[in-house]
Amino acid sequence: MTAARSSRRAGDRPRTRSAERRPKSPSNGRAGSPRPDKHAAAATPKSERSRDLILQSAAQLFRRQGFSATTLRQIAARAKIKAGSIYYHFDSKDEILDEVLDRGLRHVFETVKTAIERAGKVSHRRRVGLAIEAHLVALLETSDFTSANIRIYGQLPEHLKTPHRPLRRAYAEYWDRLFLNARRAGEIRADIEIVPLRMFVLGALNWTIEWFRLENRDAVLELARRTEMLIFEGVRKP
Amino acid sequence: MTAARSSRRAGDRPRTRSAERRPKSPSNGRAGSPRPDKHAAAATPKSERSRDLILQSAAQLFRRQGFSATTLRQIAARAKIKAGSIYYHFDSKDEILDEVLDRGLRHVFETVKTAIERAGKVSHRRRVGLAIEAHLVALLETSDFTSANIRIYGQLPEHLKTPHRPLRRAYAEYWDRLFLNARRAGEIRADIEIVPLRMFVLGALNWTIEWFRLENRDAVLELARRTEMLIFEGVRKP
Amino acid sequence: MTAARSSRRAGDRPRTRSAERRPKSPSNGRAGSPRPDKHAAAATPKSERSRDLILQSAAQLFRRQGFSATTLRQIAARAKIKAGSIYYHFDSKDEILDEVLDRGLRHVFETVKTAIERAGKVSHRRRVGLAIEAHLVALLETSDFTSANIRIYGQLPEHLKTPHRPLRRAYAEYWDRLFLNARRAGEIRADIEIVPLRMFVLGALNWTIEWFRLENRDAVLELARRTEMLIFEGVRKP
Amino acid sequence: MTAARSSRRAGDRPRTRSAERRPKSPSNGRAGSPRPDKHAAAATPKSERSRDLILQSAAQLFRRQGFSATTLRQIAARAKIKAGSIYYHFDSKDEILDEVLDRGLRHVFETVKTAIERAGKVSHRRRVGLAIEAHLVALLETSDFTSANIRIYGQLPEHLKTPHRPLRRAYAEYWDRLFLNARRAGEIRADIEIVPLRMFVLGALNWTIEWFRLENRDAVLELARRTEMLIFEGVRKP
DNA sequence: GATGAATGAGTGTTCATTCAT
DNA sequence: GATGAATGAACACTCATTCAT
Repeated sequence: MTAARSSRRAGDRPRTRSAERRPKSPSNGRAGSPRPDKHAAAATPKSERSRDLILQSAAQLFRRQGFSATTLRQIAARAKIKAGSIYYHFDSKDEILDEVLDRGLRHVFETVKTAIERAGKVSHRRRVGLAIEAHLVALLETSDFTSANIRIYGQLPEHLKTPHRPLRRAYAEYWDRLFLNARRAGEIRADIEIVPLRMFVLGALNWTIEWFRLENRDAVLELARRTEMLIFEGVRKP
Repeated sequence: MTAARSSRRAGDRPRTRSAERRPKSPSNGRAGSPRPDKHAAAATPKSERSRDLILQSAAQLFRRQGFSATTLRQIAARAKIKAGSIYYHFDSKDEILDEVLDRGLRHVFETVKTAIERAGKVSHRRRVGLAIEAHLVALLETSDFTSANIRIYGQLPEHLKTPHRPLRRAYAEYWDRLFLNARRAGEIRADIEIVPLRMFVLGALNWTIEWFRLENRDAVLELARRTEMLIFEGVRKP
Repeated sequence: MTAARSSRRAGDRPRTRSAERRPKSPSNGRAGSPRPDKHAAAATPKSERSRDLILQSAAQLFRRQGFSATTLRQIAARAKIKAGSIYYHFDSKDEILDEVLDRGLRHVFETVKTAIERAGKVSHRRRVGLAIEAHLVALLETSDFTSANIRIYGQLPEHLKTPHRPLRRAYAEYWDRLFLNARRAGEIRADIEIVPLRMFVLGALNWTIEWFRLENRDAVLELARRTEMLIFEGVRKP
Repeated sequence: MTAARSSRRAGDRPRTRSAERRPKSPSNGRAGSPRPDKHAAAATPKSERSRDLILQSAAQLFRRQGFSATTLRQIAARAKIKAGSIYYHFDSKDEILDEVLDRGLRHVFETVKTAIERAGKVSHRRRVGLAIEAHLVALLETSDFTSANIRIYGQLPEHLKTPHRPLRRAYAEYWDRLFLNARRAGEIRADIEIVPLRMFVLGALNWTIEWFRLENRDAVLELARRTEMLIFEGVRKP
């Protein structure tokens, strides 16, 4: 995430009222960061746990039913609180959406980058393969935020999409660089254009939310392997 | 459509009220059928034109905003009538959705089949290529119904999806047969499994709704050509 | 009203949505205007009668309890409709307030001006006396709109007051001219300043809402007579 | 206040709960009473200071926006505490209102009486003049409680007004006696009825809250002088 | 065939109030 | 003494739906 956008969220949209209420947003920009507390005791304060529960519940429902079909009362029920209580933690339904989207995209981005950085010196094909795998894992296995984001973003009204454009673009560019480097290195054919390729690949990956049902531990890895193969080798019998 | 499913829609779900009032649904299962009117005069009766306008409006809005974010008043406004008038033609918002979904899927299916049937004796790769092109044309160029269907289906509650399962399955099987035949004929590698392949391909095609903006006449054909190439050849430098 | 402000209301504030809904506001700027219909038949259309009933109900409740203590459900109950139905006629509670305030001020203004214009050539004291009487009649006898306006205006948030400033100023200036002319004519002492005088007089008049309870036909006229006397003669024994 | 009502407030309405918790209300009926603390040290205990701050904040907001438009959170914010903390000092929003109203009326009453008692042997006109001045000073200069009371009392629901009736009546009677004595002494014309006169005068005074903005030290005194003149002399050129 | 007017259930949101800490 | 977190009732407002005209 480093370059992409180091932090948003902290009061960057106009807050009309009730700044007095609500605790600080604990989202400190690093999704996978370790305990921010010095001493692991007192762990997560109650407030933060509630907040997270609400977001988690919202993400699941948004993903399943979409944003507008999801009721605050549904979110509350799933978080085992009452609808009104949500407003102790968030100013509006839109704000919940906002954070769900943000966490979702940060999560895939982080996951993909980490996977590639950890890999060290490997072939470009391997790098793309790792990205495919990481993207699918984030989408299908580890994060309701990511799958909610991918699934509902397109149908959102403009004003809800706007704040997320920069990070989306950054993620797209990250993939583009991946492909570009592979092409430069001769691991991808020279006649292939990067942007359509990225659209094609991410499309195939993202659409898995519509049909893939996680069954066993390795299902996603198997899917990733298969997908990478299709992308690189194509289906034609040589 | 012939084989797929010759007709549905006509009162296959319980109709609580007013079955007498409203005119029969003119969707008689055969899209291209000739005038059902006894005397060919009066072309399309006013009623049917209104009905179509409503459906068209609904499809556009569903596609853009999703089902639950779309209000009957928006649909009515776009069809230049008042919200109450919709109920002369439909029993409920769900019924509109139902027909939008149905027309949408029928349209791609029809388009794809027609394209392939017209082609006559060609290679299997060519057949798949034609299917890709036809699917993309239906999705991106000719039908708001198709794009609405593809885009919103996944987030619909179960009871709204149920009636559309058979036709969806039929369409999927149509593609499977296409790929199967190609594999049998040795135009697709033997180690490739059909179902994941179909998911991969249709995923890549369907996701185009999320980003493709129609600009010029041939844009879709160009996209189709590129996609076919990626699918068959892969990206690897040979 | 002629000079003061000939018309407002007709879509002069941004209407975010639902312009499609709701019938045109029938307030055509002239409060006491005769039937606007050509033929008295069909009299007031249903819509306009409902609208008026809502406004009337709102005015009474605003006057008694203030704006923010008055519920849309209370207004609806008094108008014998359901709360949701209000939105067929108005876009928001604020819009109702807006029209209540407007009608209220227009009504006193109209009443006072008419009384004076009708009087023709009379002494300035008589003119002031007629204005006092007319103001009190409007306030205490003929219009819940006027009493609501006078009573709640001061506690309203700024943005709800703003649109009514011009007409309020015009009314104040009308009184000022009345006093000014009387002073010029030597019917009021030369050392008396107009603005504080107007404040004093209108204050004494407006405060009557707080205690005056209409009992018999002539109570208001009697009150007016007494008030005029106090203002002109003072209480000192000569 | 002596005769009027020596004390109320202390548990004269049913107290459902927590009568034990909270500290006794320090309002012991005598505004200017000496420290009730045994040992004069510790001056005002923290509790009492918070209580006063809350009341002061409430008074200002009630006056500006009315009772029902004012939220406990606004009051708390202004008193620099959190909303929940208010309940350590008060049982309900109504109880705050109750004490604001009480302090407000006591304050004018006290102020007016003190002014007149201090004056000693003076003319009745002078006494009325002093009352006018004192009333205006309390209203416009020294007490948000008084202005809040005057401004919001009329719109309150019956059950909130009831407990304040006796003191209000006592204050009205105090003014009546002032005027009555003046009339007996021949300083006010014999044909003037006391009650309407009091209404007229207090109306003119009270309405000043609606427009008077304190600018310089003597503005209120100047206003008082002018008002007295208008009341006694009237506007007519002799 | 279509509309104007209304309804009732539900939505996001607010707010006085509670209470464990 | 005060707060953080929550609650439940109510609020303004929306929307699919109804139905007389």
